[in-house]
Amino acid sequence: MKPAVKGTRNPAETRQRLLDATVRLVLGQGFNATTVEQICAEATVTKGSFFHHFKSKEEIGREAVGCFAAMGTRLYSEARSIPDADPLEQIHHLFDIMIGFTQRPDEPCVCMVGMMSQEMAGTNPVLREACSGHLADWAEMVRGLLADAWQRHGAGGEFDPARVAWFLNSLWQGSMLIAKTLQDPSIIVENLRLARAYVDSLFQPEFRS
Amino acid sequence: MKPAVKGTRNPAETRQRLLDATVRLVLGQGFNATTVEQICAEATVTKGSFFHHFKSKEEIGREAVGCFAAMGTRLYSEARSIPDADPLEQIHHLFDIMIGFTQRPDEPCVCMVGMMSQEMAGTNPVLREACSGHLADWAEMVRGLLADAWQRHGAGGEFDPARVAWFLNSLWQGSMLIAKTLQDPSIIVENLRLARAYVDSLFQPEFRS
DNA sequence: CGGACCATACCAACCGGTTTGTATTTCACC
DNA sequence: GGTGAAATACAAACCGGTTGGTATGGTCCG
Repeated sequence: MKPAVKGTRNPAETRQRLLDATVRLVLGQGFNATTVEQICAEATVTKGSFFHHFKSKEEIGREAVGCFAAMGTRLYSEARSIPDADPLEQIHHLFDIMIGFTQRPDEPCVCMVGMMSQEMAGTNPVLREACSGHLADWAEMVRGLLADAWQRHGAGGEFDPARVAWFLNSLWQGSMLIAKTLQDPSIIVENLRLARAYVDSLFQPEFRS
Repeated sequence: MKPAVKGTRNPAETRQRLLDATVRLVLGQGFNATTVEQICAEATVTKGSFFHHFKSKEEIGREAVGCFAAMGTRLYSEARSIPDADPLEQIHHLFDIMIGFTQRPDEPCVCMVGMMSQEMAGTNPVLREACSGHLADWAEMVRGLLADAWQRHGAGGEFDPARVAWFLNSLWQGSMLIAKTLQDPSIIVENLRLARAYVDSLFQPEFRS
């Protein structure tokens, strides 16, 4: 396999350029509103090449949302990266990561999985199932964190880690949706603060000063 | 104004049929995927008539989402309809109403405002602002409920009614999104139960049995 | 009869996808 | 190690179908 430095004829990189372009465009204008030709222009690739790498728009949509989801999963696992840390502290770290994601400069805080779900879930079973799987992956990671923390601090208040994970996941998706619509990302940060306090309260039994 | 029973020549009803058809179709497949011809077919109206009543697809979209939002507002105000009731009880009533909305038979629990926001907020300022206004209206109603309840039960824990209102609004939108994607409405009900317990906790100071 | 209402035919632009053709790698085989 | 053919990667023109929107003419009612 050659070093493949030349600009021309680098299939893997061309493919990735198409995927990146798709993610970028869909985040900005949704899936239906994004045309194959726009993707090609953004990736500086012709339509012939596009359909050489992907057999349909649906296929690149499925793979692109997979790329985005993998990026999200990397963020989630970063929260677990602190070796042997208190799981509750890892949860706090996760909230910090999410706030950081919200406050990236020049990058709107939007989720491709949420956008594609909202747009395609009703009509395209393939894309719906892909999104469903990614959401489940994320919820599972949060559930794991909560379950570990619950095992460590077996707080008085009983709660179901899975349900709380879906609760937080829903809140996160809804926050991004509303922040985008109001064009005010501060709502996400406020919601995350409230959510953090809520999670903390789950681990604090009734007794308190 | 005639009784307007005849099938032909009833402009107000024709107009409403178009709006209803638009709401129904957009709820099922989103705005971009809904064509003007589909709307006409669903309302048994020809395209000529359509463009007589609405000057563009965007316009009927804006008005249709307004219809949907008005329906939502009616649900919210139903929570306040109990005369002179404890505002905290009205909040509980609101949760019941939302659970009822979730469990309507044969009707998927989806929100046209959320769907249009997700799809159009990035590209269409007119529709974005319309959705933004409807979300703000809803949040304001919830804020009013919370503020009243806070005044009545001035619970120990301080909280900002507006922020909690947006928190609940975000959770609601995200719950519908995720339930649709997973094809499992029970997630909404679970989230509402957790949210209800959370709101209750806001009004219960630390002392407790 | 005049304007609001509705129906038909039509259009230019666009979209996802195909066809066809060309350039570049890859690699079996000598 | 060279070489030629097959496989791969890219390009451009094109196509059938669809879309939002229009032009125009008929119809109903005050």
